[in-house]
Amino acid sequence: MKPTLPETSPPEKPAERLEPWRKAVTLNDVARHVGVGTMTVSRALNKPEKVSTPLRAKILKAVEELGYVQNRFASGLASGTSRIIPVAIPTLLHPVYIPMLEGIYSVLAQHGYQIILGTTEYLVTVEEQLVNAFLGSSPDGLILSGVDHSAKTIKLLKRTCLPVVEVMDLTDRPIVMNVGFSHYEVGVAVARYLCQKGYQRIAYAGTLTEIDFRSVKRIAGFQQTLKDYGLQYHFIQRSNEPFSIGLGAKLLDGLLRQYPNVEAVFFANDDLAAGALFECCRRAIRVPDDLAIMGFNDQEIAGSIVPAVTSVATPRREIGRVAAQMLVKQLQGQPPPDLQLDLGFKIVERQSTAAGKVTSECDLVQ
Amino acid sequence: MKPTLPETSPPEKPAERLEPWRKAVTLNDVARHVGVGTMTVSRALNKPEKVSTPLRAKILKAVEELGYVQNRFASGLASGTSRIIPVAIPTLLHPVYIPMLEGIYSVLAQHGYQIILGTTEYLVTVEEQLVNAFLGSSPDGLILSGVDHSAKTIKLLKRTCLPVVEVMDLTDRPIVMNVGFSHYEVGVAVARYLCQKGYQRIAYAGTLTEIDFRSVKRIAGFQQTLKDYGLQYHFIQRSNEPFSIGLGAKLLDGLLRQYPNVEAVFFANDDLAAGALFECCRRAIRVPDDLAIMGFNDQEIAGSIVPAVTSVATPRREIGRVAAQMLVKQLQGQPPPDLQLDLGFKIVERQSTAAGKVTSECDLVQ
DNA sequence: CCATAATATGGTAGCGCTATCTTTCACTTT
DNA sequence: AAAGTGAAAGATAGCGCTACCATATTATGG
Repeated sequence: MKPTLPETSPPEKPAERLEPWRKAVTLNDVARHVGVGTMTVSRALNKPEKVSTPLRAKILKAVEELGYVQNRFASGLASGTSRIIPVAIPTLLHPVYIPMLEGIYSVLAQHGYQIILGTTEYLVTVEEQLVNAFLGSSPDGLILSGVDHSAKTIKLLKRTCLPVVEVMDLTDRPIVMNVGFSHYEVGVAVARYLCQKGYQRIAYAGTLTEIDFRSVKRIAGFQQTLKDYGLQYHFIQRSNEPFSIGLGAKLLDGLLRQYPNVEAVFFANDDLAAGALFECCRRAIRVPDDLAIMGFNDQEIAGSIVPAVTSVATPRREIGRVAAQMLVKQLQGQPPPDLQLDLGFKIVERQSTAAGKVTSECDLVQ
Repeated sequence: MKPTLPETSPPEKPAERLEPWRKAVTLNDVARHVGVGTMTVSRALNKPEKVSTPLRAKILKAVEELGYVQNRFASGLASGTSRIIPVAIPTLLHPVYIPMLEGIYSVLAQHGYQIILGTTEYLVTVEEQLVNAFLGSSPDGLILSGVDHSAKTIKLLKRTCLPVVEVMDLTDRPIVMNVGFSHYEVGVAVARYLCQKGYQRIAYAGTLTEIDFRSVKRIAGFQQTLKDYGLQYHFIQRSNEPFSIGLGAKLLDGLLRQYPNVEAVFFANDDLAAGALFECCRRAIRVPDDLAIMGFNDQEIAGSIVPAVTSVATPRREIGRVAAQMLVKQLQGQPPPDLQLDLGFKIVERQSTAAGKVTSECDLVQ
C-alpha cells in the first residue's frame, strides 16, 4: 500500500468530454420551455409548496421531458449547502471498515446526502491532504475514522466550524462529535477475560501495531492489565503486512517460534484468528486445549469456523448509522443532546477459549 | 381557489453550520492579501508555469497562511470540469465489490479525482435514481457495476456524452467503455470442469438468483452446459437472503433435503461455499469424497479453509484499476485503443473437488 | 533605438443556481 | 368600494471561480 493520495496539483490536461459534447439542460431551458421564470422552476423543485399545483405539474413534466438534472455545483455555490458528506476511512483493504461505511451510507443516502469516499492508509499526513481535498467540495459535514489527527488537520477543521464526527474510537477532546468505543478498554477487558480464564502465558498478535492508533490503544490496555494481574511477560507479535487470513498463520508461526509455551493469543482481528486456527488445524495444535485463540470485531467468520472463535463484538455498522444520524440531526438544526456516544463492545465467548470455567454467552462491558 | 398541496418529498430544513460559521477563505482574500489579481492566484495554483517563480512562492505562502482551500464547486462551475467520478456498486454488504472499489480508488485518487459512492441494491430502478443524482455533480465520468440498466438510465447517460465505464460484466452494446469478464462463460467453464471431473449430479446454490443479472448469466451458462453434457436435472438452490457464511449452511441444508444424492455443488461465492463446508464438517460429510464443493471469486477464505475450496478467480481489483485507468486516459484526451476489455477468469483447483483425476493448479479460460 | 514578439499580470463576464426583494392579483375586510 | 392581505410568480444580484481578452512589461532583432 502506498500512501499516494489526492495530490494537490496534478496538472492534467483539461478534461475532455466525448465528441458531441452536448451542453446539459439547465434550469433556464426548463423555464423557457414552460414559459415561466427560472425561480419558479427552482421553487417547484426545491420548495414544492411554494408553487401552485397545476404549474408544478407542468414544470415537473417538462423536467422529465427535457431530462433536466439539477446542477449541484451551481446549487451549492448559490445556496451554500452542498449535501455532500465526505467520509474518510483508514483503508478499503480491511473488511472491518466496510460495515461502518455501509451504516453511514444507508442513513445519509436516505436523507439525500452524497458521500465522497477517501482513505487515509492509517497515516495522519495522508488524512491531512484528504481533509484538505474534502473541504474543497464545501461539504455540509465530515466523518473521519479515528480521533488522532495532525495539528493542522484539527486547526483546519475547527476553523471551518463544520459538523465533524469522529468515529470508531473515543477521545476526550472531540473536534465536534464522536461515536465509537474505547479500544483501551477492549484491551483491558480481553486481558482480564483471559486472566480470569486462568491463562498465564498470554500474547497479542496483530499488524500495523505501531501506526494504527486504535491497535496501539488496545495493546496498551492489554499490557497494562496483564501487568496489573502480575503477569510480567506480555508478548506482542507484530507485522506490517496488510491484514489477511493467510497472515494469521504467519503470525502464529512467528509467535510459537519466539514464545513456544504460549497459552492464549489475542489476535487483532478475526481474519487473523481464523488463519491461525487453520494453521493450528494443519499442525494438529488443539484449540482451545493446547492454545486458546481470541479474535476481535466478531466478524462472521468467527462464529462460523470450527471451532468457533471467541471474539469482541464491535458495533461497527451501528457506529456508522449513529454517526450519520447525529450529523443529519445537526444539519437539520437539532443538535443531538450528546456530542459523544460510547457504543461499547461485548466479549462473545465461543469454543476457542472455552476450556476454562465460565461459559456465559456474552459479557457486557462498559 | 388553491387546493391543498400534495407534498412530493419532505424537504429538510436548510443545512445550518455550527454557530460561529466563518466564511471560507476565498481566492479573492488570498489575492488581496498578496496584492495581486485573483486570476494570478488562480493560475499560481492551477497552471504554475504561467506565473513567475517568486510571485508564485509568495502566493503559495499566503495560501498556506490563510488556509485557503479551492472551492471545487465554483471551480467546477466555471471550468466545466469537476474531477469527480461517481461509482455505483450493487451493495456494500457483499465483500466482492470492495476490491473493485479499492482498485478504482487507488487509481483515481492518484490522479486527483474524487469518488462519490452509491449502491444500487441490485435494482435498476435504484440505479436510475442514483445515476440521476450522480449527474447532478457534473461528473467528469462514471463507473457503473454491471451492464444491465433501465432504458431511461441508458438514454440519460448517452445524452450526456460522458465517459462511462461499465464493469464486472461484458456486453455487446457498451454505453461507452466496458471492463469485466463473461459470467455466462464462468457458468460454462464450471459446469464443464465438474462434468469432466466425472460428477453427474450437479447443483448450483446462490442468493439473489433472480435479480442479480450476473448470477442469472452464470446460471444460464451452467445449465446450458450441463444440458449439453446430457445431464437433464440441473438443480438450482435459491435464496433471497443477503450473502453470508451462515447462509452457506442453510443453502446446503435445503439442497440436501431436496436433492439428497447431489455430488457436486457450485456456490455463488466463496463465503457460501465456506459456510457449506463448515456445515459438512458438522454433519461429517466428507469433502470432496461425499460431496464436491466449488466456490466463486477466489476470495481469501477459499484458499485458507481446510480443505481448501476450488474456486473461480476473478480479477476484481484489476477490473477496478483498469476501468479507472481507461477513464483517466479518456479524460486526458487519449482514448484507449479498446473500449472493451475482457479480463477473463481462472478456475483454481483445490482439494474440495480434487477427488477426480486432473490436479493442475490453474485452468486458464478465455 | 524602435518595431515586434513573447511573457506576465489584470479585468471582466459569466458558469447555473438560489436568496431576496418586488410585483401582480385574487380575495377579504370594513 | 377603497384599502388591506397574502399567495404566486418574476427580476435581480451574486456564490467563487476560470476562460478569455486586454494590458503592461520585458526580451529580441534589425
